[in-house]
Amino acid sequence: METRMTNQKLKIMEHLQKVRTHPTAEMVYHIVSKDLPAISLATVYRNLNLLAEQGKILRLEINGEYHYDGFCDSHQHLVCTNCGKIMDLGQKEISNYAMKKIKSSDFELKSVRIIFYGVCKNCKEK
Amino acid sequence: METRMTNQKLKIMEHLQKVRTHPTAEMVYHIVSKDLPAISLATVYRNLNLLAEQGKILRLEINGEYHYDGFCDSHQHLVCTNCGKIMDLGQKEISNYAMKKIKSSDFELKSVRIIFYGVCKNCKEK
DNA sequence: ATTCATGCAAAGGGTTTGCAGGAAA
DNA sequence: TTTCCTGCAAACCCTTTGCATGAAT
Repeated sequence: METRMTNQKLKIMEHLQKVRTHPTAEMVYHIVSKDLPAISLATVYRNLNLLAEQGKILRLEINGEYHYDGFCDSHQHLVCTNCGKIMDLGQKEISNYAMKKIKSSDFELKSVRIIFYGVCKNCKEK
Repeated sequence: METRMTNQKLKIMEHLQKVRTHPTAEMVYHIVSKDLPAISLATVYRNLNLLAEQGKILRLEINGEYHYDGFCDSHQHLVCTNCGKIMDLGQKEISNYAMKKIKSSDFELKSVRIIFYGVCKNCKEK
């Protein structure tokens, strides 16, 4: 299930591995366009989906759109319900605990997604 | 933040409290239409959003669309990556553990959402 | 009587897809 | 050379919105 390497895919991958934000396809497109002015948004979408299927990046469903995350190690997300900001949380024990608890024979467990909702520091101060 | 009671809102609420599935707006519309043939999809959306804002139902983002859940007590979801089926999981300890672990002063924590991904029994057998 | 919710239809926004040309293997 | 990927534009789908009517308080 390996796919052909292209400049577009490479730049997209590199960008996601560089930042610790959780950009949408549009945001990735905007950034990668600086290096590859001719790239199209459709290509960005196709590559993001491809990479996600291959398990090389994560695709998160937050605030009604997809956000992509270049880091696949076990972590969680914090989402501000006021400004929409997404932050990382590195508490492996939480995910581990959850995964261990679910030992159902009826369900072949693959992964967990844990999202915390609340109000971020910035929004709280206002 | 109470809103006016209408027949439409009532039937939507009642339906969600009756089933343990996680219908989309479209599905709710389809069911509620049997009782209220004149109801519109827009009304269903408006009421579902209203109820979710008021904390009376949950709005889940799964498989690229919103699913609604009439049960707000602490629970988790299982999602089959093959057929898209959503199931409930009632392991309060998992959510409790997660919430307890996050005691950040920088973030005013409100809730957790925990989703397990994998392959359901039905899909596994094929 | 006033305010708010509804139905309808149209618009919106994010994501996917068909196709012909072009790049990777 | 063959296969796969790309760019472009159009299509898609879910969700939201504006407006005039009708229902709830």
